[in-house]
Amino acid sequence: MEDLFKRLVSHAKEYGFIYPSSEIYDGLNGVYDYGPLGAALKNNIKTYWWKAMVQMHENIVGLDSAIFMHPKIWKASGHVDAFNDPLVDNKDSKKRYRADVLIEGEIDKMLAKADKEVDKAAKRFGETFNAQFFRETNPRVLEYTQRAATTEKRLAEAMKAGDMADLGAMLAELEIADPDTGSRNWTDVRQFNLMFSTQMSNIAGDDGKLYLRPETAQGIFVNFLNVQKTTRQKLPFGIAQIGKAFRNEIVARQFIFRMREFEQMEMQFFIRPGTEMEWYTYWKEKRMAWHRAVTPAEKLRFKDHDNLAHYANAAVDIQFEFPFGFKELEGIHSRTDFDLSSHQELSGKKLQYFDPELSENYVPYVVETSVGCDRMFLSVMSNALIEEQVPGSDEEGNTREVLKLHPALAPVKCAILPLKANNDEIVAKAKAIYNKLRFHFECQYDDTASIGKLYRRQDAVGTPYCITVDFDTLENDTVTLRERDSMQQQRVSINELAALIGNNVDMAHLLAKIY
RNA sequence: GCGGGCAUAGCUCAGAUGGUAGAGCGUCAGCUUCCCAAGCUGAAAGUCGCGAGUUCGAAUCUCGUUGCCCGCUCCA
Repeated sequence: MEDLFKRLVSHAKEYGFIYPSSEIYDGLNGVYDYGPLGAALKNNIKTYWWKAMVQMHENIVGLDSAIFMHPKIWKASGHVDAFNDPLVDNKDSKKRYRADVLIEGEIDKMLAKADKEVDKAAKRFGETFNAQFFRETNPRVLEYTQRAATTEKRLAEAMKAGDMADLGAMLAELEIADPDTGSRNWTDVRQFNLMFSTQMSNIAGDDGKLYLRPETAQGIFVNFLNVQKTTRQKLPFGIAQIGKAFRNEIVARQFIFRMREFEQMEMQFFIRPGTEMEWYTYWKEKRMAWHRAVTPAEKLRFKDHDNLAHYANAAVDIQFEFPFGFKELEGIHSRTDFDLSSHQELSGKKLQYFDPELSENYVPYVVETSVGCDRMFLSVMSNALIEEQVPGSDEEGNTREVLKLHPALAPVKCAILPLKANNDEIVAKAKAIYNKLRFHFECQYDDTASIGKLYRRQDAVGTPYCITVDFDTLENDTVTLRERDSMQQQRVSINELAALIGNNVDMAHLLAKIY
């Protein structure tokens, strides 16, 4: 398993699918570049998704919103508050905590001590006890409550100012220990924010602060009314978008599986409230069918979320069995009206739909499907890379590396190869065929090695078809057409090539499996 | 972020005890070859991740740093 992963990473680099970013400067942690073949494969994946979602649904339309958005959007979406954590590690237990949570816990302890004093006094004084008076006058209780109040105030100020040093100082002064082990050996408190920020204009200060979007979804939500009105869509309808998103993950790991810069393929489906489970089920099935059209069913599974995010009332992942285990590939969420309502509130603009059937206005509910494009790329690659005994050969050790990509996703559809590179007529004929076929799909011409080696090269990058031009071609205008996986050949007339290959590499077959 | 491991040619890796680098595959040029790698001749390619230090001398020893892998943690 691990071995496959290692092979995949080096294969991806060796054949120009994926390179480590900034490699000549020692790399950049968790960032990768797509090489020529990688870019082609990724584009094909995006096309497959776009066609399945937009082209195949008359009620789904596309969008390409900007990465920069008004900072209030991330306030409304909950990202500013939910992902702005002061983190601290305990050096002994190796456990990580939120510093504010630890301090709040300490405040609770102080208040609990005060309550205990009050309880003790109540028992002592019996029915004549005036609890409020006791709280206001008893020195011990006052000490506890005042300390709690001071701490709370200081915590609030430090959090507001983002003063990590003071949070650290508080941990020390209050002698707060690791709840698990009692150790007080803390690292510095560090602010962790999921979102990258940058500056718009050359004016410094908070006013120009912008975030790089941590999800593409919000670009869809804030354009909901624009799109609905300009496309005359009626509910239910969807908006699809492919684009980069950025998350400052604590650790970026596992090759392109978790990157800080990544690409999402998202669709938000707007529906009448109360119909969300129906659509949630619909999209669950549709999205799984999309995956199964290119990936064996046994490598895919659903995984329900145990903990729902702040915006969702149902959520499921489609997981793929990566070389390092079953991991999330796509998420399907019932997002309720959380986002639209939140934007409506913060922007003061109505984000409602008039339902002619019900004769009423409402904020639509949303079901989201969101695939990681890079994860899809990784799943497709790890599923395709195979080292096998050459079919039809029983010679020991005669193996080949072959990328069994679906023909519709393969970066190169067809290679045109002359059987003999030193025969001018054959070479000229092969080049003529190449020049003809390149109008129809991605082709490569190669005559720099023996025919067997040329086949292997194409196998390694997943080219589904190889055309070989031989002496018979010069006589009767036919060539051999070799299929990658079976390595079987058939004699085909040159005139038929474009249609025959084109038909097999077309996305129509894939789409037909889903719809 | 912590702990462990690793870093030598495009890829996979050799290079006890310090004496300034090799192989296989791949690539390129030519020969050969009428359908599936490993035939012949030749060639290019590495400041041994980077930076300090020890030493007459460091791929090799020490420290630091960066990147990758694994575990923990984290993961709208």
